[in-house]
Amino acid sequence: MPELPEIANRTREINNLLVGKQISTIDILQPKCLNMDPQVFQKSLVNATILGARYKGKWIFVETSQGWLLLNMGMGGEMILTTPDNLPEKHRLIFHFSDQTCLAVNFWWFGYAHSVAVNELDQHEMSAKLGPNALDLSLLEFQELLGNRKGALKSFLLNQSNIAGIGNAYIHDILFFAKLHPLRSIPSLSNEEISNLYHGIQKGLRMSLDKGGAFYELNLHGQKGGFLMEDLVIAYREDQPCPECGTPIIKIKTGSNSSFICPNCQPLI
DNA sequence: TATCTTGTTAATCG
DNA sequence: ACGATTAACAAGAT
Repeated sequence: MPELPEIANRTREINNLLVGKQISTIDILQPKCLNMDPQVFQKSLVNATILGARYKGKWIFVETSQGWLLLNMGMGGEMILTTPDNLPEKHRLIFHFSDQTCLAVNFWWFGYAHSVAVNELDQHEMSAKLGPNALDLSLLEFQELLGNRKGALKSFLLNQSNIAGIGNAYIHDILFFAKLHPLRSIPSLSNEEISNLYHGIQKGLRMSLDKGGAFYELNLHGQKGGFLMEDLVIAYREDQPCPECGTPIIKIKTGSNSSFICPNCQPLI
């Protein structure tokens, strides 16, 4: 569940479906996603009761009676609430609950499940340095965030220590909504462009947030998100006409990743 | 076989 | 100190 819309939905589902459940055992099929020895991980969370969840950027913070379980789904994956006799084929971790249900966690590629003691959350470096949630900023705060920054716009937005929750799937449409090229330098942005970008972030993330996240991710019931391929405006639509001007959408390299842009609506300079 | 990818860190260079 | 670039890491699809 890579980006903020999916993470926010999964967090809400955890609050609705998992609160009150007690972890009885944990199966660890992929020890490398942990931040400690598997036995220590198990000991830290077995018998814990789930109290609630919140998120920051792409990290889900599950609060338990014995400390925090921090989840980052990396480049994609599922968390399915099911039973041990009905497990999905692929899974890396299984949290078994005392009510005979279980949460099966799968990472398509990389992902993290970290155990952090109650009072040591600020010592978890990967989450402690995250910037503010992309949807929790005011326009003024966003303007201040961009204040003295240099460099390219896209890499700034993808850097989670600046602003948390935007990834390389939603950013294509976000930048299109704002009519900004991904390689625009931050100091070159006018106040109006910064305002357009702020509203582009809100629009780009909220559309999917309100629909339960992207179609390529599953919720805790194993159902796909309601934000569909056709809801994407220009992302992954190479060679198709721009909905604003008809110019064919192009795919370009931006550093180590790719960007889909309308070369007419999002000029560089 | 080679390349791509919804993430993040570390290393390196300027 | 900061920004840009690349490689690396548990995979799977094309």
